[in-house]
Amino acid sequence: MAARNERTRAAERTRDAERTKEAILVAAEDHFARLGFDGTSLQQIGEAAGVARSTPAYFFRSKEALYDAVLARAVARAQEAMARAYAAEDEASSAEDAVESYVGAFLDFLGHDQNFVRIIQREALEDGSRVAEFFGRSVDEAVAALGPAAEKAGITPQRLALDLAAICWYPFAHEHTLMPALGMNARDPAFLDEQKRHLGDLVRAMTRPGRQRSTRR
Amino acid sequence: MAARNERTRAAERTRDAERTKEAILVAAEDHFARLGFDGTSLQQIGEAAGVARSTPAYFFRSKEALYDAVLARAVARAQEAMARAYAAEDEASSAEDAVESYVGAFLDFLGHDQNFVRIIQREALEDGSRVAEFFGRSVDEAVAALGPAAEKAGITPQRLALDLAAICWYPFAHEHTLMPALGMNARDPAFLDEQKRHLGDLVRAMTRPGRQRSTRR
DNA sequence: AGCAACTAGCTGAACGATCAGCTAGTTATC
DNA sequence: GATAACTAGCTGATCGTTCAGCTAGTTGCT
Repeated sequence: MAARNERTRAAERTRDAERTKEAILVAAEDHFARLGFDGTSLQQIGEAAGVARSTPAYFFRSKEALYDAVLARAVARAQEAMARAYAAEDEASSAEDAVESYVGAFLDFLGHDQNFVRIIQREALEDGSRVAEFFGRSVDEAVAALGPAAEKAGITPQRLALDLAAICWYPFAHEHTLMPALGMNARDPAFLDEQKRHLGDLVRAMTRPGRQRSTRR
Repeated sequence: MAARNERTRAAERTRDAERTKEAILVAAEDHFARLGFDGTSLQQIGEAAGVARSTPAYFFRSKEALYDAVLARAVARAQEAMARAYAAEDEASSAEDAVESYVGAFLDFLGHDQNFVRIIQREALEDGSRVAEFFGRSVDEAVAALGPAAEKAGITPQRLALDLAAICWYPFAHEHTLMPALGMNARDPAFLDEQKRHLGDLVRAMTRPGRQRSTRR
Protein backbone atom coordinates (compact mmCIF):
# COMPACT_ATOMS: atom_id res chain seq x y z
CA MET A 1 0.00 0.00 0.00
CA ALA A 2 1.27 3.45 -0.87
CA ALA A 3 0.65 4.95 2.54
CA ARG A 4 2.56 2.15 4.20
CA ASN A 5 5.51 2.68 1.90
CA GLU A 6 5.62 6.36 2.65
CA ARG A 7 5.48 5.80 6.35
CA THR A 8 8.29 3.26 6.13
CA ARG A 9 10.40 5.65 4.16
CA ALA A 10 9.66 8.38 6.68
CA ALA A 11 10.90 6.20 9.48
CA GLU A 12 14.17 5.57 7.68
CA ARG A 13 14.62 9.19 6.67
CA THR A 14 16.77 11.38 8.90
CA ARG A 15 14.86 13.93 10.90
CA ASP A 16 14.51 17.28 9.24
CA ALA A 17 11.87 19.66 10.51
CA GLU A 18 11.95 21.90 7.43
CA ARG A 19 11.51 19.03 5.04
CA THR A 20 8.71 17.55 7.10
CA LYS A 21 6.91 20.87 7.41
CA GLU A 22 7.20 21.34 3.68
CA ALA A 23 5.79 17.88 2.98
CA ILE A 24 2.89 18.60 5.32
CA LEU A 25 2.20 21.95 3.65
CA VAL A 26 2.19 20.38 0.19
CA ALA A 27 -0.07 17.53 1.25
CA ALA A 28 -2.37 19.89 3.13
CA GLU A 29 -2.64 22.26 0.18
CA ASP A 30 -3.62 19.48 -2.20
CA HIS A 31 -6.24 18.16 0.18
CA PHE A 32 -7.66 21.53 1.19
CA ALA A 33 -7.86 22.58 -2.45
CA ARG A 34 -9.57 19.40 -3.58
CA LEU A 35 -11.76 18.58 -0.58
CA GLY A 36 -12.02 21.82 1.38
CA PHE A 37 -11.23 22.52 5.02
CA ASP A 38 -14.11 20.52 6.46
CA GLY A 39 -13.67 17.75 3.93
CA THR A 40 -10.06 17.14 4.90
CA SER A 41 -8.90 15.38 8.06
CA LEU A 42 -5.48 15.70 9.65
CA GLN A 43 -5.34 11.95 9.29
CA GLN A 44 -5.44 12.24 5.50
CA ILE A 45 -2.84 15.00 5.49
CA GLY A 46 -0.53 12.98 7.69
CA GLU A 47 -0.84 9.92 5.46
CA ALA A 48 -0.16 11.92 2.31
CA ALA A 49 2.84 13.60 3.91
CA GLY A 50 4.22 10.34 5.26
CA VAL A 51 3.94 11.29 8.93
CA ALA A 52 1.69 10.39 11.84
CA ARG A 53 -1.72 11.97 12.31
CA SER A 54 -0.46 14.03 15.20
CA THR A 55 2.55 15.49 13.41
CA PRO A 56 0.69 18.21 11.47
CA ALA A 57 -0.72 19.47 14.76
CA TYR A 58 2.71 19.25 16.36
CA PHE A 59 4.23 21.60 13.81
CA PHE A 60 1.28 23.88 13.11
CA ARG A 61 -0.51 23.94 16.48
CA SER A 62 -3.97 23.44 14.97
CA LYS A 63 -5.76 22.53 11.79
CA GLU A 64 -6.81 26.12 11.30
CA ALA A 65 -3.27 27.44 11.70
CA LEU A 66 -2.12 24.88 9.14
CA TYR A 67 -4.78 26.11 6.76
CA ASP A 68 -3.67 29.70 7.31
CA ALA A 69 -0.11 28.73 6.38
CA VAL A 70 -1.35 26.97 3.24
CA LEU A 71 -3.43 29.97 2.23
CA ALA A 72 -0.56 32.41 2.79
CA ARG A 73 1.72 30.24 0.66
CA ALA A 74 -0.73 30.08 -2.22
CA VAL A 75 -1.40 33.80 -2.14
CA ALA A 76 2.33 34.52 -2.06
CA ARG A 77 2.81 32.45 -5.23
CA ALA A 78 0.19 34.51 -7.01
CA GLN A 79 1.62 37.79 -5.80
CA GLU A 80 5.09 36.85 -6.98
CA ALA A 81 3.86 35.69 -10.37
CA MET A 82 1.92 38.88 -10.96
CA ALA A 83 4.70 41.10 -9.63
CA ARG A 84 7.03 39.47 -12.18
CA ALA A 85 4.47 40.07 -14.91
CA TYR A 86 4.15 43.69 -13.85
CA ALA A 87 7.92 44.15 -13.92
CA ALA A 88 8.22 42.56 -17.36
CA GLU A 89 5.32 44.40 -18.90
CA ASP A 90 6.76 47.93 -19.13
CA GLU A 91 8.61 47.15 -22.33
CA ALA A 92 5.32 46.85 -24.22
CA SER A 93 5.02 49.18 -27.18
CA SER A 94 1.37 50.14 -26.70
CA ALA A 95 -1.25 50.27 -24.01
CA GLU A 96 -3.03 47.34 -25.65
CA ASP A 97 0.13 45.25 -25.83
CA ALA A 98 0.79 45.96 -22.17
CA VAL A 99 -2.64 44.62 -21.30
CA GLU A 100 -2.18 41.59 -23.50
CA SER A 101 1.12 40.59 -21.94
CA TYR A 102 -0.13 41.21 -18.40
CA VAL A 103 -3.30 39.24 -19.02
CA GLY A 104 -1.32 36.47 -20.67
CA ALA A 105 0.81 36.09 -17.57
CA PHE A 106 -2.30 35.93 -15.41
CA LEU A 107 -3.83 33.26 -17.63
CA ASP A 108 -0.65 31.21 -17.59
CA PHE A 109 -0.45 31.38 -13.82
CA LEU A 110 -4.05 30.31 -13.36
CA GLY A 111 -3.62 27.49 -15.85
CA HIS A 112 -0.62 26.13 -13.99
CA ASP A 113 -1.75 26.60 -10.42
CA GLN A 114 -5.04 24.84 -10.06
CA ASN A 115 -4.69 24.71 -6.28
CA PHE A 116 -4.63 28.49 -6.11
CA VAL A 117 -7.84 28.79 -8.07
CA ARG A 118 -9.62 26.22 -5.95
CA ILE A 119 -8.43 27.64 -2.65
CA ILE A 120 -9.47 31.16 -3.58
CA GLN A 121 -12.80 29.85 -4.83
CA ARG A 122 -13.32 28.28 -1.43
CA GLU A 123 -12.24 31.43 0.36
CA ALA A 124 -14.71 33.42 -1.71
CA LEU A 125 -17.47 31.33 -0.16
CA GLU A 126 -16.49 32.31 3.39
CA ASP A 127 -18.16 35.46 4.57
CA GLY A 128 -15.28 36.70 6.66
CA SER A 129 -12.58 35.95 4.14
CA ARG A 130 -9.25 37.66 4.63
CA VAL A 131 -7.95 37.32 1.09
CA ALA A 132 -9.23 40.76 0.13
CA GLU A 133 -6.45 42.33 2.19
CA PHE A 134 -3.84 40.12 0.58
CA PHE A 135 -4.82 41.35 -2.87
CA GLY A 136 -4.05 44.99 -2.14
CA ARG A 137 -0.60 45.22 -3.69
CA SER A 138 -1.46 43.05 -6.69
CA VAL A 139 -4.52 45.17 -7.36
CA ASP A 140 -2.45 48.35 -7.30
CA GLU A 141 -0.09 46.85 -9.84
CA ALA A 142 -2.94 45.66 -12.04
CA VAL A 143 -4.58 49.07 -11.98
CA ALA A 144 -1.27 50.65 -12.97
CA ALA A 145 -0.70 48.14 -15.76
CA LEU A 146 -4.21 48.57 -17.16
CA GLY A 147 -4.45 52.34 -16.60
CA PRO A 148 -3.45 53.57 -20.06
CA ALA A 149 -5.70 51.12 -21.90
CA ALA A 150 -8.58 51.89 -19.56
CA GLU A 151 -8.24 55.59 -20.26
CA LYS A 152 -8.31 54.94 -23.99
CA ALA A 153 -11.44 52.84 -23.52
CA GLY A 154 -13.07 55.51 -21.40
CA ILE A 155 -13.58 53.36 -18.32
CA THR A 156 -11.90 53.14 -14.94
CA PRO A 157 -8.92 50.81 -14.63
CA GLN A 158 -10.78 49.04 -11.82
CA ARG A 159 -13.58 48.11 -14.17
CA LEU A 160 -11.19 46.95 -16.85
CA ALA A 161 -9.38 44.88 -14.23
CA LEU A 162 -12.68 43.38 -13.15
CA ASP A 163 -13.71 42.44 -16.69
CA LEU A 164 -10.38 40.86 -17.50
CA ALA A 165 -10.09 39.06 -14.18
CA ALA A 166 -13.59 37.67 -14.67
CA ILE A 167 -12.95 36.39 -18.18
CA CYS A 168 -9.59 34.91 -17.22
CA TRP A 169 -10.76 33.36 -13.98
CA TYR A 170 -14.17 32.04 -14.84
CA PRO A 171 -13.22 29.20 -17.22
CA PHE A 172 -10.93 27.65 -14.59
CA ALA A 173 -13.41 28.16 -11.79
CA HIS A 174 -16.20 26.57 -13.79
CA GLU A 175 -14.43 23.91 -15.77
CA HIS A 176 -16.90 21.36 -14.42
CA THR A 177 -20.10 23.40 -14.77
CA LEU A 178 -20.59 25.85 -17.63
CA MET A 179 -17.50 24.94 -19.63
CA PRO A 180 -18.48 21.36 -20.51
CA ALA A 181 -22.05 22.56 -21.16
CA LEU A 182 -20.57 24.94 -23.74
CA GLY A 183 -18.42 22.16 -25.16
CA MET A 184 -15.23 23.84 -23.99
CA ASN A 185 -12.27 22.59 -22.01
CA ALA A 186 -10.32 25.09 -19.89
CA ARG A 187 -7.30 22.78 -19.67
CA ASP A 188 -6.89 22.43 -23.41
CA PRO A 189 -3.77 24.39 -24.43
CA ALA A 190 -5.53 25.41 -27.63
CA PHE A 191 -8.26 27.01 -25.56
CA LEU A 192 -5.70 28.97 -23.57
CA ASP A 193 -4.09 30.30 -26.75
CA GLU A 194 -7.43 31.24 -28.19
CA GLN A 195 -8.39 32.91 -24.94
CA LYS A 196 -5.30 35.12 -25.02
CA ARG A 197 -5.95 36.13 -28.61
CA HIS A 198 -9.60 36.74 -27.88
CA LEU A 199 -8.81 38.96 -24.91
CA GLY A 200 -6.41 40.97 -27.04
CA ASP A 201 -9.14 41.48 -29.63
CA LEU A 202 -11.54 42.48 -26.91
CA VAL A 203 -9.24 45.14 -25.50
CA ARG A 204 -8.54 46.51 -28.97
CA ALA A 205 -12.27 46.68 -29.64
CA MET A 206 -12.79 48.60 -26.43
CA THR A 207 -10.03 51.10 -27.09
CA ARG A 208 -10.80 51.69 -30.76
CA PRO A 209 -11.79 55.35 -31.27
CA GLY A 210 -15.18 56.37 -32.64
CA ARG A 211 -17.16 54.36 -30.16
CA GLN A 212 -20.37 55.71 -28.72
CA ARG A 213 -20.89 54.75 -25.15
CA SER A 214 -24.02 55.12 -23.09
CA THR A 215 -24.27 58.53 -21.52
CA ARG A 216 -24.34 58.80 -17.76
CA ARG A 217 -27.60 59.80 -16.28
CA MET B 1 -34.64 30.99 23.21
CA ALA B 2 -35.50 31.16 19.53
CA ALA B 3 -35.04 27.45 18.86
CA ARG B 4 -37.35 26.57 21.71
CA ASN B 5 -40.00 28.93 20.40
CA GLU B 6 -39.84 27.46 16.95
CA ARG B 7 -40.10 23.94 18.27
CA THR B 8 -43.05 24.90 20.39
CA ARG B 9 -44.78 26.49 17.48
CA ALA B 10 -44.06 23.41 15.38
CA ALA B 11 -45.74 21.22 17.96
CA GLU B 12 -48.80 23.45 17.97
CA ARG B 13 -48.94 23.74 14.22
CA THR B 14 -51.26 21.37 12.38
CA ARG B 15 -49.50 18.60 10.53
CA ASP B 16 -48.90 19.31 6.90
CA ALA B 17 -46.29 17.27 5.07
CA GLU B 18 -45.99 19.70 2.16
CA ARG B 19 -45.49 22.71 4.35
CA THR B 20 -42.96 20.89 6.51
CA LYS B 21 -41.02 19.65 3.50
CA GLU B 22 -40.99 23.16 2.11
CA ALA B 23 -39.71 24.59 5.39
CA ILE B 24 -36.98 21.97 5.49
CA LEU B 25 -35.97 22.69 1.90
CA VAL B 26 -35.77 26.42 2.56
CA ALA B 27 -33.76 25.97 5.74
CA ALA B 28 -31.49 23.41 4.11
CA GLU B 29 -30.85 25.63 1.11
CA ASP B 30 -29.86 28.58 3.27
CA HIS B 31 -27.50 26.46 5.33
CA PHE B 32 -25.98 24.53 2.43
CA ALA B 33 -25.43 27.77 0.53
CA ARG B 34 -23.82 29.56 3.45
CA LEU B 35 -21.92 26.75 5.16
CA GLY B 36 -21.63 24.02 2.55
CA PHE B 37 -22.65 20.38 2.71
CA ASP B 38 -20.01 19.31 5.23
CA GLY B 39 -20.43 22.47 7.27
CA THR B 40 -24.13 21.91 7.77
CA SER B 41 -25.67 19.38 10.16
CA LEU B 42 -29.16 17.97 9.99
CA GLN B 43 -29.50 19.27 13.52
CA GLN B 44 -29.07 22.86 12.32
CA ILE B 45 -31.49 22.33 9.45
CA GLY B 46 -34.09 20.86 11.76
CA GLU B 47 -33.77 23.78 14.18
CA ALA B 48 -34.05 26.36 11.43
CA ALA B 49 -37.08 24.60 9.96
CA GLY B 50 -38.74 24.23 13.35
CA VAL B 51 -38.73 20.43 13.38
CA ALA B 52 -36.80 17.71 15.15
CA ARG B 53 -33.35 16.61 13.97
CA SER B 54 -34.75 13.37 12.60
CA THR B 55 -37.52 14.94 10.53
CA PRO B 56 -35.35 16.00 7.56
CA ALA B 57 -34.20 12.39 7.27
CA TYR B 58 -37.78 11.15 7.58
CA PHE B 59 -38.87 13.13 4.54
CA PHE B 60 -35.71 13.02 2.45
CA ARG B 61 -34.19 9.66 3.37
CA SER B 62 -30.64 11.00 3.76
CA LYS B 63 -28.65 14.19 3.99
CA GLU B 64 -27.35 13.68 0.47
CA ALA B 65 -30.84 13.16 -0.96
CA LEU B 66 -31.93 16.36 0.78
CA TYR B 67 -29.03 18.18 -0.80
CA ASP B 68 -29.97 16.81 -4.22
CA ALA B 69 -33.48 18.17 -3.78
CA VAL B 70 -32.10 21.56 -2.76
CA LEU B 71 -29.78 21.65 -5.76
CA ALA B 72 -32.53 20.66 -8.18
CA ARG B 73 -34.77 23.40 -6.79
CA ALA B 74 -32.11 26.07 -7.17
CA VAL B 75 -31.26 25.00 -10.70
CA ALA B 76 -34.94 24.96 -11.64
CA ARG B 77 -35.31 28.56 -10.45
CA ALA B 78 -32.46 29.61 -12.71
CA GLN B 79 -33.80 27.69 -15.68
CA GLU B 80 -37.22 29.26 -15.31
CA ALA B 81 -35.82 32.76 -14.95
CA MET B 82 -33.67 32.39 -18.05
CA ALA B 83 -36.42 30.71 -20.04
CA ARG B 84 -38.64 33.72 -19.27
CA ALA B 85 -35.85 36.05 -20.36
CA TYR B 86 -35.44 34.10 -23.57
CA ALA B 87 -39.16 34.25 -24.28
CA ALA B 88 -39.29 38.01 -23.63
CA GLU B 89 -36.18 38.85 -25.60
CA ASP B 90 -37.43 38.23 -29.15
CA GLU B 91 -39.11 41.60 -29.34
CA ALA B 92 -35.73 43.32 -29.29
CA SER B 93 -35.09 45.54 -32.28
CA SER B 94 -31.43 44.64 -32.82
CA ALA B 95 -28.99 41.86 -32.08
CA GLU B 96 -27.28 44.10 -29.53
CA ASP B 97 -30.51 44.97 -27.79
CA ALA B 98 -31.39 41.30 -27.59
CA VAL B 99 -28.11 40.61 -25.84
CA GLU B 100 -28.57 43.55 -23.50
CA SER B 101 -32.02 42.46 -22.39
CA TYR B 102 -30.99 38.83 -22.01
CA VAL B 103 -27.89 39.75 -20.02
CA GLY B 104 -29.90 42.18 -17.91
CA ALA B 105 -32.25 39.38 -16.92
CA PHE B 106 -29.32 37.18 -15.99
CA LEU B 107 -27.78 39.91 -13.86
CA ASP B 108 -31.07 40.58 -12.11
CA PHE B 109 -31.52 36.92 -11.34
CA LEU B 110 -28.02 36.54 -9.92
CA GLY B 111 -28.42 39.69 -7.85
CA HIS B 112 -31.63 38.43 -6.29
CA ASP B 113 -30.71 34.78 -5.78
CA GLN B 114 -27.55 34.70 -3.75
CA ASN B 115 -28.20 31.11 -2.70
CA PHE B 116 -28.06 29.98 -6.30
CA VAL B 117 -24.70 31.61 -6.86
CA ARG B 118 -23.23 30.12 -3.72
CA ILE B 119 -24.59 26.64 -4.36
CA ILE B 120 -23.27 26.58 -7.92
CA GLN B 121 -19.95 27.94 -6.72
CA ARG B 122 -19.75 25.03 -4.32
CA GLU B 123 -20.80 22.56 -7.00
CA ALA B 124 -18.08 23.91 -9.26
CA LEU B 125 -15.55 22.80 -6.65
CA GLU B 126 -16.73 19.20 -6.76
CA ASP B 127 -14.97 17.16 -9.39
CA GLY B 128 -17.92 14.99 -10.28
CA SER B 129 -20.47 17.76 -10.37
CA ARG B 130 -23.72 17.02 -12.14
CA VAL B 131 -24.78 20.59 -12.78
CA ALA B 132 -23.26 20.57 -16.27
CA GLU B 133 -26.10 18.32 -17.47
CA PHE B 134 -28.70 20.60 -15.91
CA PHE B 135 -27.42 23.56 -17.90
CA GLY B 136 -28.06 21.96 -21.27
CA ARG B 137 -31.36 23.60 -22.14
CA SER B 138 -30.40 27.00 -20.74
CA VAL B 139 -27.19 26.93 -22.75
CA ASP B 140 -29.08 26.18 -25.93
CA GLU B 141 -31.33 29.15 -25.30
CA ALA B 142 -28.40 31.40 -24.50
CA VAL B 143 -26.59 30.38 -27.67
CA ALA B 144 -29.73 31.11 -29.67
CA ALA B 145 -30.23 34.48 -27.98
CA LEU B 146 -26.62 35.53 -28.52
CA GLY B 147 -26.21 34.02 -31.98
CA PRO B 148 -26.89 37.10 -34.12
CA ALA B 149 -24.66 39.37 -32.05
CA ALA B 150 -21.90 36.76 -32.01
CA GLU B 151 -22.01 36.51 -35.77
CA LYS B 152 -21.70 40.28 -36.07
CA ALA B 153 -18.73 40.18 -33.72
CA GLY B 154 -17.11 37.35 -35.65
CA ILE B 155 -16.94 34.92 -32.74
CA THR B 156 -18.85 31.79 -31.80
CA PRO B 157 -21.98 32.25 -29.69
CA GLN B 158 -20.42 29.90 -27.15
CA ARG B 159 -17.52 32.25 -26.63
CA LEU B 160 -19.78 35.27 -26.35
CA ALA B 161 -21.87 33.36 -23.83
CA LEU B 162 -18.74 32.51 -21.87
CA ASP B 163 -17.53 36.12 -21.78
CA LEU B 164 -20.86 37.48 -20.69
CA ALA B 165 -21.48 34.75 -18.15
CA ALA B 166 -18.04 35.40 -16.69
CA ILE B 167 -18.49 39.15 -16.36
CA CYS B 168 -22.00 38.77 -14.94
CA TRP B 169 -21.13 36.00 -12.55
CA TYR B 170 -17.74 36.96 -11.23
CA PRO B 171 -18.69 40.04 -9.17
CA PHE B 172 -21.23 38.02 -7.18
CA ALA B 173 -18.95 35.05 -6.78
CA HIS B 174 -16.09 37.22 -5.55
CA GLU B 175 -17.87 39.91 -3.60
CA HIS B 176 -15.65 39.13 -0.64
CA THR B 177 -12.33 38.78 -2.45
CA LEU B 178 -11.51 40.89 -5.51
CA MET B 179 -14.48 43.21 -5.33
CA PRO B 180 -13.63 44.91 -2.04
CA ALA B 181 -9.98 45.04 -3.12
CA LEU B 182 -11.15 47.02 -6.16
CA GLY B 183 -13.33 49.20 -3.99
CA MET B 184 -16.50 47.83 -5.54
CA ASN B 185 -19.66 46.39 -4.05
CA ALA B 186 -21.62 43.84 -6.04
CA ARG B 187 -24.75 44.37 -3.98
CA ASP B 188 -24.91 48.09 -4.62
CA PRO B 189 -27.84 48.74 -6.99
CA ALA B 190 -25.80 51.48 -8.66
CA PHE B 191 -23.15 48.91 -9.50
CA LEU B 192 -25.74 46.63 -11.07
CA ASP B 193 -27.04 49.47 -13.26
CA GLU B 194 -23.54 50.43 -14.29
CA GLN B 195 -22.76 46.82 -15.02
CA LYS B 196 -25.70 46.50 -17.40
CA ARG B 197 -24.74 49.68 -19.23
CA HIS B 198 -21.13 48.60 -19.39
CA LEU B 199 -22.01 45.21 -20.84
CA GLY B 200 -24.14 46.88 -23.48
CA ASP B 201 -21.21 49.11 -24.43
CA LEU B 202 -18.96 46.08 -24.56
CA VAL B 203 -21.21 44.18 -26.93
CA ARG B 204 -21.59 47.22 -29.18
CA ALA B 205 -17.81 47.62 -29.24
CA MET B 206 -17.42 44.00 -30.24
CA THR B 207 -19.99 44.15 -33.03
CA ARG B 208 -18.93 47.51 -34.45
CA PRO B 209 -17.71 47.01 -38.03
CA GLY B 210 -14.17 47.85 -39.09
CA ARG B 211 -12.49 45.85 -36.37
CA GLN B 212 -9.32 43.96 -37.08
CA ARG B 213 -9.09 40.72 -35.25
CA SER B 214 -6.09 38.50 -34.86
CA THR B 215 -5.71 36.09 -37.74
CA ARG B 216 -5.80 32.39 -37.05
CA ARG B 217 -2.54 30.60 -37.41
C1' DA C 1 37.87 11.11 21.67
C1' DG C 2 34.27 9.62 24.40
C1' DC C 3 30.52 10.01 27.27
C1' DA C 4 26.78 12.23 29.62
C1' DA C 5 23.23 15.77 29.51
C1' DC C 6 20.01 17.80 26.89
C1' DT C 7 16.93 19.03 22.94
C1' DA C 8 14.11 18.63 18.86
C1' DG C 9 11.43 15.58 16.02
C1' DC C 10 7.89 12.66 16.00
C1' DT C 11 4.52 9.19 17.59
C1' DG C 12 0.47 6.32 19.57
C1' DA C 13 -3.14 6.38 22.52
C1' DA C 14 -6.87 8.47 24.68
C1' DC C 15 -10.26 12.40 25.32
C1' DG C 16 -14.62 14.61 24.52
C1' DA C 17 -17.49 16.29 21.00
C1' DT C 18 -20.23 15.82 16.96
C1' DC C 19 -22.27 13.60 13.30
C1' DA C 20 -25.72 10.75 10.18
C1' DG C 21 -28.50 7.02 10.32
C1' DC C 22 -31.51 3.88 12.58
C1' DT C 23 -35.36 2.15 15.46
C1' DA C 24 -39.05 2.13 18.37
C1' DG C 25 -42.28 4.86 19.68
C1' DT C 26 -45.95 8.78 20.12
C1' DT C 27 -49.39 11.77 18.32
C1' DA C 28 -52.55 13.81 15.05
C1' DT C 29 -55.73 13.24 11.18
C1' DC C 30 -59.04 11.00 8.26
C1' DG D 1 -58.39 2.21 14.05
C1' DA D 2 -55.48 2.66 10.32
C1' DT D 3 -52.16 5.42 8.42
C1' DA D 4 -49.25 9.31 7.93
C1' DA D 5 -46.55 12.75 10.43
C1' DC D 6 -43.34 13.30 13.39
C1' DT D 7 -39.89 12.61 17.43
C1' DA D 8 -36.58 10.99 21.28
C1' DG D 9 -33.00 8.13 22.11
C1' DC D 10 -29.44 5.26 20.78
C1' DT D 11 -25.18 3.74 18.11
C1' DG D 12 -20.92 3.42 15.74
C1' DA D 13 -17.83 6.16 13.33
C1' DT D 14 -14.93 10.07 12.85
C1' DC D 15 -13.11 14.23 14.13
C1' DG D 16 -9.40 17.71 16.30
C1' DT D 17 -6.75 18.17 20.15
C1' DT D 18 -3.79 16.86 23.91
C1' DC D 19 -0.04 14.65 26.05
C1' DA D 20 3.33 11.51 27.81
C1' DG D 21 6.93 9.13 25.94
C1' DC D 22 10.40 7.39 22.76
C1' DT D 23 14.46 8.22 19.95
C1' DA D 24 17.82 10.39 16.90
C1' DG D 25 20.75 14.03 17.02
C1' DT D 26 23.44 17.89 19.26
C1' DT D 27 26.08 20.08 22.70
C1' DG D 28 29.14 20.51 26.47
C1' DC D 29 32.35 18.56 29.56
C1' DT D 30 36.39 15.88 30.67
